[in-house]
Parts: sequence; structure tokens; C-alpha cells
Amino acid sequence: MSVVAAPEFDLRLTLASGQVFHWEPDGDAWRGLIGGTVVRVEQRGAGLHVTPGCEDLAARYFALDHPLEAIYATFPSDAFSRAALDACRGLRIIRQPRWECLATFLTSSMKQMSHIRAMSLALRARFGEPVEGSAVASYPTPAAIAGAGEAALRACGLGFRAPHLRATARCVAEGGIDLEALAGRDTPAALAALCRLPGVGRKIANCVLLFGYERLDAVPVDVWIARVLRAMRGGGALAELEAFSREQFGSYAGYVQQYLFHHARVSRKLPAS
DNA sequence: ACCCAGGGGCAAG
DNA sequence: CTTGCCCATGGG
Repeated sequence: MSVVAAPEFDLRLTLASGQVFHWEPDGDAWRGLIGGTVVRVEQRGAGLHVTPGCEDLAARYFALDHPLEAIYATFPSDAFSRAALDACRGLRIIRQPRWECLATFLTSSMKQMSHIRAMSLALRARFGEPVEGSAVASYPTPAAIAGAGEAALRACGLGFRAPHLRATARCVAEGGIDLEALAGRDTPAALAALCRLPGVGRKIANCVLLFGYERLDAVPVDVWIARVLRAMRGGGALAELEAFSREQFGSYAGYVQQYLFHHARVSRKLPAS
């Protein structure tokens, strides 16, 4: 294992915050796939011990270059946001592979995180490619999912999400949307393009922009964030809450929300209104 | 038994 | 442009 400098980083917290769902504990370390590469990572203080040869890959995936102190300087100063920052210091927004991120969050609707993980692992085992040294297979390609039967997808626990994932996979596989070219579009255009995919609405599209396209101002509003924002703002419909979040939290609103999300879930608390 | 989960789509007001 | 309801499925 070689060592990468990782100040202001909390690996366990980052992996537990509902961004990725396929990492496995391995002693004091974690084992997972970054794209198709198996990586073992272990945090010891400010040093991240990584599988030799994977230093740059891991540093980029875990976004060790994000300027956390500058990001924290933009955090709101109310008591709940302060508590979230204290509780989540070192949590970073991971740079995920785009298709994997889109497909995983497409299956996330009305599911608890433990089940999102179960669906991801089932899809990988059934339609992905085995990776040497990893118990977890690579995430299935768009073509692999597009070619799967709906019944086989439902057998992975997808339920009503099965036809949506299949149709979106077909669109990606046939070039109906170019996920790489989307990186060059501005955020509103990229959001609109993602929302045209079956099973993808504003919440999931914003997750993909935040976790797959480095749009750190993207604000996915799920049931947890909605509760937090309603307590701060005093009610409001989803569209109003999203606008409130963007206006209040600024250019790192996605980071702020991720901290609020994780803190609300773990502490079972909401802002005092 | 009952409620909820990192929602989306569609029809009806 | 909003609201109501359904869509499967597992966990608390």
C-alpha cells in the first residue's frame, strides 16, 4: 500500500453518506471498484493508504483536491448547519463514473439506502463483468442492461423501476444521449437533457450533476432535504425549496445539502423553526 | 398491521 | 401550473 496525503478527509463518513453503495469493509480498510479497477483504501490519520498504482485514481475519485476550507467558509451560520458541519467535517463529494451514477440513482426512487445497495450488487452480479480480486463485479454497461429482459431486472429487486432503467439504458446505448458530451454543457441544459430520460426527474438529475459532473451547486431535493429545508424556510413546495436552497447556499449548495442530508439522517434531528 | 424509503409520470383539477 | 394517485418491495 502506498500513501496519499489526505488532510481534511473522512473516508468512512464519505462512503457512508449515500453517494456510492458498493464498497465493502475489509478489516480496517475498504475494498471497492473505481470504474473497473479494484482498489483497497485505508485511512490512517491524514494519510490514505491505497493499492499501489491507484494513487491518482483514488485521489481523483475521492476528490481530495476539493478546497474544503473554502467550501466551509460558504456554509450558512444557523445552528443546524453548524452542527452538520461539525458532525461531517472531512466528508467529500465523490467523482463517480457517469453511467454508473445515473443508473444507480435512477433505481433509488422510494428506496432506502440499504436496498439501493442490494439492487446495485444484484445488477452487478447478474449483468456486470467479474473483476479479479473483487467480490463485486463492474457496473453493467448500458448495452448489457438494454439487452436484459424486464423480468430479469425485476429479479434484481427493481420493481416498477425496471422498465425505466431499461429504457434509459437503451437511450444511452443507442446514442440518444451522450453522457460524456454532457460534461461540456451548462448546468441548466445538462439538467434538461437528463430529465428527458425515462425515470429521471429533477431530483435524480441533480444527483447525477452533483456526483457525476462536478456541479457542486446542484441541489437534489429528496424527502430528507425537503424536511430540513421546510423547517428552515417554513414550508414550501418542492420547486420553491430547490430555489431556496440554491439562493441561500450558493455555489457549493450541493456540498451544504450533502452535509445537511447526512446529519439529519444520522442525528434524527431537524432545524429548530 | 402500518408506515416509510435520497421519486417519477400521468391524469385530473 | 399545481395536486392526487399509482407504481414494487423491503425494513423498521
